[in-house]
Amino acid sequence: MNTMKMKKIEKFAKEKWEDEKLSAFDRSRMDEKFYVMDMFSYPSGAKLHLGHWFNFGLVDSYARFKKMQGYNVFQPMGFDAFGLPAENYAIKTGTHPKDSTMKNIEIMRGQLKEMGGMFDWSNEVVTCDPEYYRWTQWVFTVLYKRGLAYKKAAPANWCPSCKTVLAREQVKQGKCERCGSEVHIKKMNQWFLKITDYAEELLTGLDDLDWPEKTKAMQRNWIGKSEGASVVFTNERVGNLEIFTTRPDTIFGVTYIVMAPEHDLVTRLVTKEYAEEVDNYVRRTEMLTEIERQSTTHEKTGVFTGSYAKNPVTGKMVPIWISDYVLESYGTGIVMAVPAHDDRDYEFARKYNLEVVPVIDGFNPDGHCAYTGDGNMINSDFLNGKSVEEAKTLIVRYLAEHNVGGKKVTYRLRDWLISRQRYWGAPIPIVYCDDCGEVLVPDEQLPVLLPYDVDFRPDGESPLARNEKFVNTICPCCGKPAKREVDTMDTFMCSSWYMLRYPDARNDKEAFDPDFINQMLPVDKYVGGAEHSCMHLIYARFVTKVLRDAGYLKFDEPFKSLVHQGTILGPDGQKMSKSKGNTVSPDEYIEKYGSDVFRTYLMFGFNYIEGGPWSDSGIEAIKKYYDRVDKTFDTYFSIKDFADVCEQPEMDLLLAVNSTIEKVTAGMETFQFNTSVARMMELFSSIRNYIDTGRNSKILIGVMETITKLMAPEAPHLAEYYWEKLGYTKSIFKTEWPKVDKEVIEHANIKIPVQINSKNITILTVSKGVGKDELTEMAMLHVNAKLNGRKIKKVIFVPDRIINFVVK
RNA sequence: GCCGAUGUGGCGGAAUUGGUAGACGCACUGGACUCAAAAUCCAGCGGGAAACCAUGUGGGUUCGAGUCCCACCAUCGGUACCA
Repeated sequence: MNTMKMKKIEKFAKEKWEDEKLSAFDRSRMDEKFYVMDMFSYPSGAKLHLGHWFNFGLVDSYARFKKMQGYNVFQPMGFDAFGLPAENYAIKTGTHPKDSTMKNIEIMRGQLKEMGGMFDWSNEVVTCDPEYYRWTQWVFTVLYKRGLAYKKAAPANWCPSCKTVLAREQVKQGKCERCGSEVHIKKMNQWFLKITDYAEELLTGLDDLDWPEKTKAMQRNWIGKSEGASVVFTNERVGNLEIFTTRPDTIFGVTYIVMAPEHDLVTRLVTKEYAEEVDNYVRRTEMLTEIERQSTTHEKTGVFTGSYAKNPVTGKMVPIWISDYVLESYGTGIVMAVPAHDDRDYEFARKYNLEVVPVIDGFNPDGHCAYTGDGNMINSDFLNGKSVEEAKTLIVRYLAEHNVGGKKVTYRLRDWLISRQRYWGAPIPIVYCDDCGEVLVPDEQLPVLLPYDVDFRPDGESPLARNEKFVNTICPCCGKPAKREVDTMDTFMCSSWYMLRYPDARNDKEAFDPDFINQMLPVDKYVGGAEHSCMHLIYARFVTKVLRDAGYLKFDEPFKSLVHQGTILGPDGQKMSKSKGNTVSPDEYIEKYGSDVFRTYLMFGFNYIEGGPWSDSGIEAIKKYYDRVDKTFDTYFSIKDFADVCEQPEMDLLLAVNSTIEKVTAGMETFQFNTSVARMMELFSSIRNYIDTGRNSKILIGVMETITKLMAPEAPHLAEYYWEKLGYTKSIFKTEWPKVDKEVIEHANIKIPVQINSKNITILTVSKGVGKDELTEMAMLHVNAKLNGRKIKKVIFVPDRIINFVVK
């Protein structure tokens, strides 16, 4: 098929879909709703790349398949339009982030239409549109009102030369990627969302989700629940020093405690004698990124503070150290060290010559390592002789009774830092008033508009702080002059609730109509990259749960079923990136082969879940395949008379058709698109062979209709064209997906291998469902010839699969 | 280091979930058509002369293992010294 014909067909099909409003969701058929959603794209590059195609194109095929199965499909599309790259691009080139973003969206929107996606554009979402971020701000207000938004000082990566906060992505080996200066940790007052309040539910909620097990495991690790105890040590100068431990049983073996260097109490604990050393160490730690501190190759270092803490159980005084291997953000930022029974503590104790006291039998003083196994307690007063488990229970009870600690659960999950000292994001709807303090902007005053005219070059503060018109406002509470919050929100905030906005995207009264949204969600199939396993997917779950508790939603989880598409790598097997120069643009392929050929190639050439390196060696074959399809249709259309016969060739053809329906359906359902395409190729080949033999039974008419439907998700434009040529006026996507004729399948002949001692001796062709006795009788003819006097000990028969004679 | 995933022909990848390993396709080889080439069509295509050997390596369970178990190796991803 030449390019001209192909383009004509694509145009024809797209017009037809437009006329028939194929992508429109029917609000009167809620029982059959099916919400298919792709992770929306970030319009940083000007054009759609291969990964977009792999995601959006193939999920569109899935959506079309679902539509043909009779579902009332809702497949929206949108753009995650705020974010750092647009701002960086602006700093570099002077192009305003809004201008470049809107331009990119315009182009990508056009390409998505070119793709032929059945996207409901009437519900498009663009997160940098005030009509959208107005409601992102509203989501913030809901969180705020529920006490889930708060401000606290938190460390940020700071480039002293660019005078700006850096994303971890912008820090390369401790240096700013733009200017190469050493990156420092700077504490800044920032907004947090209390996701940790939902840690337990975010964890248990995973159990019932139809998500890849791998993703669930990653989220479980991310949340990182650990059960243990808190123990309150005391220091005469600062009072209580609460620590968290998973090994309270080893309390009698504590020989020192360690604090995170950045811990607030450090300055108050350090004695004059050690002040300089501690100060140096703290400053050295500030130069390290969290990754460096946590690396195992990083040697354990620490400094004594000069102070001591009292063990609440033993009364013993132990030295207080600081070390960068303790993080302020986990637990309480203070650790009790038991070198005899913890590898890290042992290493540290050996290095600094600290005391080692074994409290579980099994520790070898000459072993040069900690003993972390089970055993009975020793050197532990009232715990002596107890097992580790018993000791844990007893000591937790003791701590609670004496009011110096008790059972405690800690999560690795940290509260969500949403403040960004950047321009290109949704402003945080807060006003600071001298009289009223921190005031939430009332709903009716939303959106807090992001001004266009802003100097977004970095110079030490949030760009919005330099826009007087923006900053100076009136307190919503008392009407006096006040100042606006100048930080903007993390873009993950925009994407944490977009699944709720999509179905009701043009609603200008509220973020969404709860009655409607409670029917539309959860999303039935969510598809996107595995890189979002932790952040985005947890944030969206969190926001959903908060909105549920606030009374807006009646469901617990936003995404019922999740699929991750694999990554298409560059031809060199490396991740595609502009810097590596291994990117592949889909455009030239679309131009040359058309969107259907390209789509089918992506379906056929890769395992969808795994992805793989790009190679175009097979794309020509897909073009040839559709050329053969086209010829087959031509031949079919040229047939004048159909005979009324149904003999063996017709039976064979019907069997091929029905088994293809079965397999293509299964493949589409499970995102195994490659096998669906393979089965289609086989069926077309069968049809061609049938027609070539000169037979033209009336059965062929139905066969051609069926195969056209089956090919519709894979090659939507072509299928629509053939469907019309077959004499139908209504879109093929409004017809029913073919059903398997079970009669045909059930009476098919199958091949069953006959084995002796698990080695094939022959293959029998029998009718499906053949019984053991009958098959044994047939097989014996072949088996007897090979027995050579051996005796049959056992016959293994798996229906429709195998018969195996175990002989001796 | 830890956690997770993956490992099948020259290549992309199949394998009904423990039952004929290599579907489908690429590349390649041979043939038909052609003055010739391209295109198209047909046939072959893991290794081996064969017995047999083959799913990263070595063991194990089983009548039977790509699939399950144990150990190891390699690659990729995530990443926490989690107290």
